[in-house]
Amino acid sequence: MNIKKVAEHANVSTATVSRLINKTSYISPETAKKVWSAIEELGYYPNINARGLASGRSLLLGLIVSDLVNPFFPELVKHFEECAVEHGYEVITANTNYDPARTAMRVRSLIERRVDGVAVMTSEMNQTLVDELSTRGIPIVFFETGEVRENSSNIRIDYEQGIREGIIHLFNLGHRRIGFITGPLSLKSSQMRKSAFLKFIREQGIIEKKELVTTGNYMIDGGRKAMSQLLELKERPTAVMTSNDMMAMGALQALRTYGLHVPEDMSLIGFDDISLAESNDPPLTTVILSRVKVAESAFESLFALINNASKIGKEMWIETKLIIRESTARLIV
Amino acid sequence: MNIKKVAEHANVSTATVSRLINKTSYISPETAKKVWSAIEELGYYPNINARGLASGRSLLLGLIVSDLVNPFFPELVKHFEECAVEHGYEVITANTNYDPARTAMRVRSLIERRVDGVAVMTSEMNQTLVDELSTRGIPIVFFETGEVRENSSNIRIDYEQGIREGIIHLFNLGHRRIGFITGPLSLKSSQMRKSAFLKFIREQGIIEKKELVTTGNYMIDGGRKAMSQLLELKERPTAVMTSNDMMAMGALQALRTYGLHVPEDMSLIGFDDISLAESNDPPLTTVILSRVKVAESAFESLFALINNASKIGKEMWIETKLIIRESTARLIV
DNA sequence: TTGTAGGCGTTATCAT
DNA sequence: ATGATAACGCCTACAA
Repeated sequence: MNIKKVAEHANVSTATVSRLINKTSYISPETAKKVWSAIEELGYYPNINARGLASGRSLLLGLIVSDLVNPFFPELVKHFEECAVEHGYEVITANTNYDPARTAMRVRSLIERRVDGVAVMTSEMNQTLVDELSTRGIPIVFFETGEVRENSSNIRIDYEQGIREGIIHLFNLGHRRIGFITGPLSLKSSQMRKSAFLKFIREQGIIEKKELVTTGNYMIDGGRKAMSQLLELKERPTAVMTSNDMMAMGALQALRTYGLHVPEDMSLIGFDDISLAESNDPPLTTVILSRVKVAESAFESLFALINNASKIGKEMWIETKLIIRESTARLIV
Repeated sequence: MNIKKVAEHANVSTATVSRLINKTSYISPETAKKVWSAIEELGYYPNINARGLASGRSLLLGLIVSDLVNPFFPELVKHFEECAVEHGYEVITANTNYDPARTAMRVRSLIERRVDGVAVMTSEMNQTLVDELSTRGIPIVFFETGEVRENSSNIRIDYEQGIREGIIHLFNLGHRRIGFITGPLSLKSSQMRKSAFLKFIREQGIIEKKELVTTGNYMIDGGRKAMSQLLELKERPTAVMTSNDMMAMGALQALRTYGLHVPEDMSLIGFDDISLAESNDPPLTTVILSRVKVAESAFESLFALINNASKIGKEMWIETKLIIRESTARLIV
């Protein structure tokens, strides 16, 4: 079944059918009707790949993520797909498993598919790969790790805002010994959260104590270990912020092991606001980093790069903000 | 950049280039070398969509899931993609959000992309949609909800095995009042788990008590509510099995609220073995339903349907089995 | 072993 | 308002 058969069936040319489907020029009501019913009768579905060949746009987008199983990503993928579909695009998700070789392979596939743009939501992209895309004029949007230039946009997270709110919240509750659990310090995002923490601790006039900042791995077990470490301190913190919710959940486990209750014995603030945060016990006070907004920004910037005359990318900031639930409480002295 | 330019650059015909790339016939070492270096120099990446047009196979697979954010799916998607990529396929994931209209739309898109096969890991597929695919000879593999026939395979889960093991495990630990939290009974998968539970309870000579079977929603809050209900019973169960791990996590919350400890005061068994089960506190005894195997079976059956002479599908059974961690213990009398 | 050329299903440019 | 037809990039008989 193809456009030609439809055309024959309706006694028109393929051009007419094409024009009708794509609303690319006026078609008289009578012929339109003829053609539509031919399409209906024959169960004709246009071949998008062929269309892409002819038109030069595949209506395909690549989405590169490092680990779909990390709760941060599914929501991102979901919303990115939603935006894409809404605008007639289809998305091919590439999971890199943090593996540069695999990443290279997947990027190559995306190029071979002639994707119209790619969202790089991972940091395993070396410059060579980026160049492969750039050379071919394929628009890219990065998450944190990119730069703004031709065919390249970048999404930035305003970590400071949410972390500042968190610290002020704790401060107002009377906490002065505040611990922090970072992510792997090899990641830029970990570093940024950590510096934000230190910055606002100082802003509140709290003296920074090295031992109160400990390192995790963005996973539950890392949070558990890091919190255990903090609990072994001679002077325990009375509140702890973590770099992501998964580690906060792990921290909670460590606290339970020590027979401590949240928020009575210790206040705890997460980061990300993954869906588990709300249904956690206790519901986690955390910093919202909206994946919906990240996904929307990513799509929209690609869409702009693809369709606008201006090929110059832009920088987009995503706000973060504190959401107070039940894992934080006034310090009892 | 296209095959023609490569051909010119290497002083050969496009046919030779094509044959070399696709290893579709012997090429003399000298020409091969010439062509490869031309490809290298020009940075040529074949256009897979054009290839699909010519060859009739898009090397594209559709994967339909109902909710990416449900922890069951990301792993499935991840492994399905892995299998696919390994065999030269690319996958388009379609998230239906449990919405039939959206499902219809996405299926249509997949057809327009001329996917070579589609894995339907959701139950929002009405017969019309299935027919649209069948009519076009597109192979399908279903998860639980399909039938075996031409171009259609089906994956079945052997719920009984794991649930039986769970019950025997509890029985051997001395438990006789065993509760069960089902999923929404509108879902076939919920019903099957429930009947398996009842069947093996009886097998152990335990008399079925209606009030010990309660209904949840496959989500954390549903597990919490269902467990609360069980805890309000005059005669509480001493052990509870849930239809999935998320509800087990919710159940755990309810137990904490009631000041009860797992496994000391109550044994708890989940289902699925999502990654959170292991890092749960306490690590959850649960029934493994391997998403890796589901993904592999789904891909392999599609691959077979696509490439084998026989177009007749098959039924594949996925085993389930108990994994004992720390949420179950001997009943203390 | 390699080349020629028609065809895959559309779109888009000229015509009419 | 519609039709003819040349691309689009590749594959694959058929020839040589």
